[in-house]
Amino acid sequence: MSALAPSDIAEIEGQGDSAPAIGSSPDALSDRQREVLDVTLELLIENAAALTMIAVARRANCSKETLYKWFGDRDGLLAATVRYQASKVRVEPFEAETIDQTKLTDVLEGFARGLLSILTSDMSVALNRLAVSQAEAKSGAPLGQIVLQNGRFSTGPRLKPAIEAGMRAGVLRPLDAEEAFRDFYGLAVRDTQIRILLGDDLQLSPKDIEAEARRATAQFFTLYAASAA
Amino acid sequence: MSALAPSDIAEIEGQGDSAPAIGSSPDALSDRQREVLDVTLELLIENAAALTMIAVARRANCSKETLYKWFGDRDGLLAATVRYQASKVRVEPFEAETIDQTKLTDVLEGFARGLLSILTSDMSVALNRLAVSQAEAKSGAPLGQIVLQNGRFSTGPRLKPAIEAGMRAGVLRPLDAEEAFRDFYGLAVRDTQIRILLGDDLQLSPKDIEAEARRATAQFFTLYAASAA
DNA sequence: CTTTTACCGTACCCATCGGTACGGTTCCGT
DNA sequence: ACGGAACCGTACCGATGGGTACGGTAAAAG
Repeated sequence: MSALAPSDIAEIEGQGDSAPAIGSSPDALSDRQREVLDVTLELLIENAAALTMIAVARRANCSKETLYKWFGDRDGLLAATVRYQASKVRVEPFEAETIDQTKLTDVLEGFARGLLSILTSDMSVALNRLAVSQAEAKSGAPLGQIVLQNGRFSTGPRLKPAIEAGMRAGVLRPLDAEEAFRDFYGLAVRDTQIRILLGDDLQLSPKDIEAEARRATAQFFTLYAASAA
Repeated sequence: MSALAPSDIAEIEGQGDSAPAIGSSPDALSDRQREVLDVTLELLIENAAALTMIAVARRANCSKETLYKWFGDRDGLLAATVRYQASKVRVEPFEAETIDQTKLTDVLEGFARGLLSILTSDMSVALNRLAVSQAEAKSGAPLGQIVLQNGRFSTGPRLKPAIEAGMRAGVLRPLDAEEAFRDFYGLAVRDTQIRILLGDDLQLSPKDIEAEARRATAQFFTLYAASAA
């Protein structure tokens, strides 16, 4: 079975035992496999430099051979780990319904809060460091895209409908939702994420995050509130 | 030759013998040493994963032994490289003098332009990737701090005097210069840097950068212009 | 009961790379 | 001219870690 294509986990799934053969689902991980990926995340957060195949195997009480069988190679394990973590953070999109100034404020503040909470978490920092350091390699699986999906693109589409609803409701002036979203991102995150990634010991308490979220939201309204009213 | 007049940190530790005095801060680079560091930067930009001691030695036509003698170990070489590049980007601080709306606009736009140009450059991306990936290691030389110094702290202190001058001149409303600076940073950079670091193929033409700088500056004035009078 | 399958644990192979040693060469001071 | 310092090039060493092979075991399949 050594003929498998490394770093392409899609087809390895075929040989899974207990994993139900769900054809359409992109990932079909067994409980045991999820267990391994949790261990990988654990090690990654503890010390990414010590994240070696043997280390994963030891802590997960599995063999390296199984690791290679399931995930192809090291990059495959990493990609599966990142994707697995991303799959755990799925959120439901925003439902338009009634929107007004107060409601939109709540949505924006909640979004900024969630974003800052995620980006400052150990998990996010570890995953982003990993993805950044592997971003230039020509590996077939761009971890960076997955991380972006998780940290930005998965939250962006959730927020943009709210912005557009606010615009239609006359709360916000006409705008480009994508640009407005990026502005809000900048107002909320500023240099926080890059500083943390670079090792700056900048930590935000929940109270700080709350304050940042409020400030960013207020500033966003200053930029984009319907001027007429 | 011409030693660039490093008046700041000029004391040389005499002639270090065979003993590799690690750490310290022997910042007195010979031309040859600078040559080696330029090669290191070159390799770093080309392919950070292939940045090995032997690769540096080969392209620089020097011996590994010399590398170790000069820089102690691999981390020493990396730290020296990052510090060397940072030293090349020194800029003169802002001189207050007369300030008005137009002048401040120019300063802000110029700052945003420079910031975006740097952060999207191959050099900055390579150095930031390196620093991020090493940020968690307990290495004595935190590359991240040096990179931050270069990308933010060295430009921040340059901008803050201008902001404060604008505030005193009544162009801007009273504000906290540090917070205002971080806001401006967020407005200018938004998610651009992290997306590039994560491998997103987002490239800004000079025209794009110019537009981004104008937009960020206009937004900054919207947030911080002296309201009425 | 036997066979198969999946898996664990361990040993093993091999390439790479950090770091060191050494011989040879150039250059500088004396 | 002589000696030494600095340095180049190469060879070498040891550790690490990705990837493979194999024997043993438990449980399901037949």
